[in-house]
Amino acid sequence: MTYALVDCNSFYASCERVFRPDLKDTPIVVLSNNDGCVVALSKEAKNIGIKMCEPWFKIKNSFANKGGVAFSSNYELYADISARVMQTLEHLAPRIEIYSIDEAFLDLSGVDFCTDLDQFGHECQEKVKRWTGMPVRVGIGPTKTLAKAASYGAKKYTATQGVVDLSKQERQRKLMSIMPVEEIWGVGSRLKAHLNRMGITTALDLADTDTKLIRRRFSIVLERTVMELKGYPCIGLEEHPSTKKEIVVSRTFGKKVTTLESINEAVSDYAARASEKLRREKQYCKVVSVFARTNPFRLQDQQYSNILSCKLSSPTNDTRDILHATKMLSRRVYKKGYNFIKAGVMLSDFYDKDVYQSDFFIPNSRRPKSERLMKTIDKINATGESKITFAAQGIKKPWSMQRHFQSPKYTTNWNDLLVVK
DNA sequence: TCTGGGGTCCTAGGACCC
DNA sequence: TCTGGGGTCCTAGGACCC
Repeated sequence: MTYALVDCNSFYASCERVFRPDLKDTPIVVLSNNDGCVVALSKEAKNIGIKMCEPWFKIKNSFANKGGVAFSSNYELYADISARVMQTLEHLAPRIEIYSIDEAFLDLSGVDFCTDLDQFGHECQEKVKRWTGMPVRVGIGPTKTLAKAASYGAKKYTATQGVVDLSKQERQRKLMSIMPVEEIWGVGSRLKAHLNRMGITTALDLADTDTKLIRRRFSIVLERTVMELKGYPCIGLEEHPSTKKEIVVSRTFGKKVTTLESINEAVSDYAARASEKLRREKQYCKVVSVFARTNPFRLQDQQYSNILSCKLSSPTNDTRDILHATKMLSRRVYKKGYNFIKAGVMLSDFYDKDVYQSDFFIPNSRRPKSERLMKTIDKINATGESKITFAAQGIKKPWSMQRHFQSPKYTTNWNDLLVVK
């Protein structure tokens, strides 16, 4: 097998730059919802010492002084540019797996016979840049885990110019010997600590560990990772995304919330969004959950966190049914006297249309009407902002998040179209 | 003053069944 | 005095990913 991982460089920050070429050498950060913390940063921002996940309020003054520019997240823009990048990649390989908003695996079987892989990587970079404006790096290897490692090398060492080919074993070993074990795909902080205690600190140490020992001490997941590092593919390409198993909509509030009314309103709003997502997946859910919690960073506050679920009598994707459930749950999750900072709705236990045991006591005749109503609402709302909402979702939404530095939706809203003078 | 959001998979243990 | 064995399903919690 030969896989390539194509990974966008500082994806969100680069998206902002596509429409702002004037920011070519400027440090850029993109902030999480509520302008809470840094979720993406350009190379220039990294160079002036900004770190991923840093709270915005701690750095905003010094960042501005150094000439940096911050953006609130603009997911409409990022999703659209992502789709363009993925479409471009589909021209380059027969099979691709869209792994995340900014990454895709390419199956290079066949391609590797006729082209020099390093050259292929550079052509790939050039094409994506020309067609979408997005800078990418390319990591190539015989397994997905090694392709990921190659991508790490391409990011870390500028001499590679963003392309690393790990087809040859000696190149794999050379890179792994200088690669910390926690940089491996599938090794997080907990596993790092455990492995370090066993004297395994580099990727190469892990690659040379006996798989049976790993299976015994850890799980089949890490065993697969080790096999992949040794060059045996265990993780295949998944071209067709499997249907979701759960849908979560949750947000940190723009300011603290104390009343049941506000919690109810926010939870209803999330429930309506979650129902929309569920219908987009063409699924019906049977389990609805609601959670809420206080702010763990406010040490002076009494802390509280709770999640409650309920099972519906038959699967649904009708917003009204889901609102009914979440309303009941949020009343029980809410507790007086606490400062809430976040709440959320989770939908799970999904069924396909018509593939479920219907409830004997509830007539199915309601179904067609419900389908038509939801379809109509979705159709109207699809044109942009939510034009039809349920009263429970609230009007003013004082609890909703803050986004002070959002860029225009250049590609998804006519009013935001870029004007060239 | 101010710290994100949305997912997946695996495992262990308990409930329950025959 | 003596108290089985094997299986499935569900759930909570832990780990990881971007």
